[in-house]
Amino acid sequence: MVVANHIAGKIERGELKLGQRLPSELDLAEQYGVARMTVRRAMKELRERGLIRSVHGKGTYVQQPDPPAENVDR
Amino acid sequence: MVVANHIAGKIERGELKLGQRLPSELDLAEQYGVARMTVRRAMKELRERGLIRSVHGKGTYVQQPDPPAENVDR
Amino acid sequence: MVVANHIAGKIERGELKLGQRLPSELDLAEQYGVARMTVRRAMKELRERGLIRSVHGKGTYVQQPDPPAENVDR
Amino acid sequence: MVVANHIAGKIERGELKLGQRLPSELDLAEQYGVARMTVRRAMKELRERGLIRSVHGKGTYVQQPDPPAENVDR
DNA sequence: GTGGTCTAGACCACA
DNA sequence: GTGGTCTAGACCACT
Repeated sequence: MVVANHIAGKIERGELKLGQRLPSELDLAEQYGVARMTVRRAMKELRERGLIRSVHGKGTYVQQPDPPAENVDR
Repeated sequence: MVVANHIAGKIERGELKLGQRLPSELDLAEQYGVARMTVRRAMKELRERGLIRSVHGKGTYVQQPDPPAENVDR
Repeated sequence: MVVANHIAGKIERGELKLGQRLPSELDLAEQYGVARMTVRRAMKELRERGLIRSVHGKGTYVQQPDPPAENVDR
Repeated sequence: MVVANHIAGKIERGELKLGQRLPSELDLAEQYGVARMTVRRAMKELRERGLIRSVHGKGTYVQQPDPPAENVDR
């Protein structure tokens, strides 16, 4: 999960800001020198961690920097 | 094919009647919250199923409520 | 041909530069307060005068400022 | 439908043989100088004509050189 | 002002 | 790395 962690780090350090669009999966694959599938697996990981949000046909966006937030309702 | 099936359902349930004009593709796109191209793919599907008929420059109309049905005997 | 002439003027005065993209036909129609058809007729006029070039699915672009140029070959 | 017809011609003239794999949609888009979506529309057309068969994740293949033909006797 | 075609480029699913 | 689906938005053709 080197790709996922690398991107997660960027988000947590604020290098990628909330709402910002990530490079496309193809671009990321090239940048990291890995296959598209590997990038997609990393994206899935980050999506499940709640760090990014993918929008079909548009792109994937940074969603939250870190804290679970626990805004249950209130 | 959620859009196509949703509209097909309306036609089959008689909520959209024979000869009735559907909203424009642009309106449908807004209503369903999708891009116009997605609506057009759905329209193509329905056209091929024989449920609607599109007239260039005019609109698209309900053509049949149900399949051929072939209830010949019985 | 008020729309065509207005845009032609802009091109000739250099307010619209070579290679620049014009607003979409829809936007132009709104800006001039006319129907889309009127804009399209104006675009056709300008295309025939060699002032603009339309690219399907992309946009229409300024092509030449004015002179017929007569670059026959040489 | 220039792309569809061009490829259909190749198939019918036997330049593309039964079972042969076509270039990828991306390659065809480059070869014909059109967008991939345009190639896909052409492929859909050819699929419906029964000339090709697309396999998700693998490629698209020539299926028949000619229509059913019905050369039963003779 | 509608449907028709196209661009450019994203994410998705499969093998 | 291919085909599959989608976005957003342009010009085209018709009525």
